[in-house]
Amino acid sequence: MTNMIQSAKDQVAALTEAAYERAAAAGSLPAGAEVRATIEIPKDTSHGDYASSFAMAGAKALRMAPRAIAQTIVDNLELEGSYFSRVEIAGPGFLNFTLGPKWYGDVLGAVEQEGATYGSGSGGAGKKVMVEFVSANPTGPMHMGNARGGVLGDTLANVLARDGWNVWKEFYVNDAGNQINKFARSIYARCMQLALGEDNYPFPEDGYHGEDVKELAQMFYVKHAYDFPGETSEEDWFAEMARFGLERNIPKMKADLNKYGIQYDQWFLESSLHDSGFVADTVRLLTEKGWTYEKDGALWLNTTELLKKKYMAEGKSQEQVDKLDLKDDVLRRANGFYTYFAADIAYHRNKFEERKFDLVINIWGADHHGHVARLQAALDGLGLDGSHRLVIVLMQLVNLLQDGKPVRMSKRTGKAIALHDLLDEISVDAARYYFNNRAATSPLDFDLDLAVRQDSENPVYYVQYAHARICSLIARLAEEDGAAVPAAGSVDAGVLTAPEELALMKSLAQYPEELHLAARDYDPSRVNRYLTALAGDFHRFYNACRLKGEESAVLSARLKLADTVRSVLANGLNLLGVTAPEKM
RNA sequence: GCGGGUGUAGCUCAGUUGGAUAGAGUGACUGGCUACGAACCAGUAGGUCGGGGGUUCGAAUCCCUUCACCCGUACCA
Repeated sequence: MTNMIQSAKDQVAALTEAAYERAAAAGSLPAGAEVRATIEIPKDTSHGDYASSFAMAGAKALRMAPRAIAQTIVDNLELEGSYFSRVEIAGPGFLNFTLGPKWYGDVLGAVEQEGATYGSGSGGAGKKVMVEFVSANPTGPMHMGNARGGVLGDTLANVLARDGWNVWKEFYVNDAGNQINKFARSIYARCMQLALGEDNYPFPEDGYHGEDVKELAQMFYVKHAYDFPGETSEEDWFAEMARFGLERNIPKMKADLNKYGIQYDQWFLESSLHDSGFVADTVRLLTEKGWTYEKDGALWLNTTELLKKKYMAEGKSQEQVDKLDLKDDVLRRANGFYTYFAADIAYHRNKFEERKFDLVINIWGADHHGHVARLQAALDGLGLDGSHRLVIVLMQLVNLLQDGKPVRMSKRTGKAIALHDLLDEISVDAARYYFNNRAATSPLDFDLDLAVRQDSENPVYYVQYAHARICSLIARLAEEDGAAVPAAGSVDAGVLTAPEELALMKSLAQYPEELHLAARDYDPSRVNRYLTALAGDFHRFYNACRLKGEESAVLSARLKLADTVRSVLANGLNLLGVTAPEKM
């Protein structure tokens, strides 16, 4: 749980504060002032490693010029035994601290000691979080958007677990409702076409046009060649066909995701909520609380009021709220069936109330964003505080490009590029890295022609190459020079003085901070950027500093440094579900 | 209309609680292996951070306003 960046920042704050107290006691600065200084890492290393804004931030309270305050602080600083070797005043009054060997040595020691768990944090404090992702309709193969969502959810789950959350991964199977009905009707229509000839039976306009449905129908038709359609009613065929299709599609989805490196803790069936009466019970509960009304034979949720309440609680003014174009939602249709929305409310009630999750994170396509606030508000109405405990990560859609032109994706027209087709073209490593390479809020262009190329275009190779290079380097030094990677305690970090070496060690120290931010912001793409930067720092070090033939203290320290980088690269790639090859 | 997302180098994107001269990859151009893996590195060029106003010591970042593109606004899921 060591975070050397935080340790250094804390120490800057403590040293500065102590210097101020000393100066105040000596009468060189007014006593009793509360100065809220920020401590940051300057972009330009000539400004030191950490900069405190104490002098500028305290100018008003201390009634002195920032530079004069800075000078007094410096005069009273005691760096002996600290992580820092030097402090300078610069610009408008920044206090620039420069790190010394003690800190660098501790970085190498921390990675050695924590190994595969290096970077762990306590942001989650052991609380239960569910990440629900992909949850694609089981009516057909998964497409590129699901591929992105899968990587995002799985990687986020890994990152959260590393930051101290107790993580549960779930796939919500929409095996009930209208889409399934459409699905069954589509299979039925294809079967009828097989029986009567394609032109003699109409295919429903809003049906699933894909080849996979034709294949299912073919299989079903062969199996029932002697009794289809027979005397059995359409409705009964629908039920049987839906079951037939789902029994084949769901295992296929599991297999595809498995190939992709994704395993869930649970596949939760929407139908179970209907069968157990939990949907009906949830709607009854909302009615009891006075949030529903009947109109045109349907039962409606007063979403308008719930949303207004939610927005006012979030600080919007009455005027702003009145301007919004809010609408109510149907929970139970006039035909007696519950809507998807009703089931979704019940499902989330189940997550919080039955299964006691502290936090629920759903990965949704951005086209569902209109649903976010209403679901949260409905949960608020049940007293479950959905506004704070349900987090929806909206993922912008994947634009599929071919020859630089967009390809329209739609499951109904059957033109989607399926996940399993994608994995026939590119490696799991490349796919997982590619889809996690951008924040969820950014649209992602997926160029088929580019992705298929297995050359260094893909940044995953840059990172993997660094790892392979280090493995090879260590093996070679062991074989030819009998040099083994030393323990951190026996390394003199003071001999590592090249800018490339210092930059590399600082990057290593940055890892726990990056993981924490990735977890805090639900943005696992940070890990990609970090690893790319770390690999770059290593490649620069490798070009600037030799190991072979150097005197033993230097060789030993550099070998340890390289091995430490190897460890962190493997650690990060593992979080991404990407392999860390020793050779490539 | 209303709501959400996005506007930063030719292209794809970073930019942390507001900090010092706005970064990286890629493309273009120029260099670097008889030395530990050249799937690598170094250098050059490329910017009114969509526009305008405001807040302050200081704004790509916060507030207001405006423009452009994408998405949503179902008794679909």
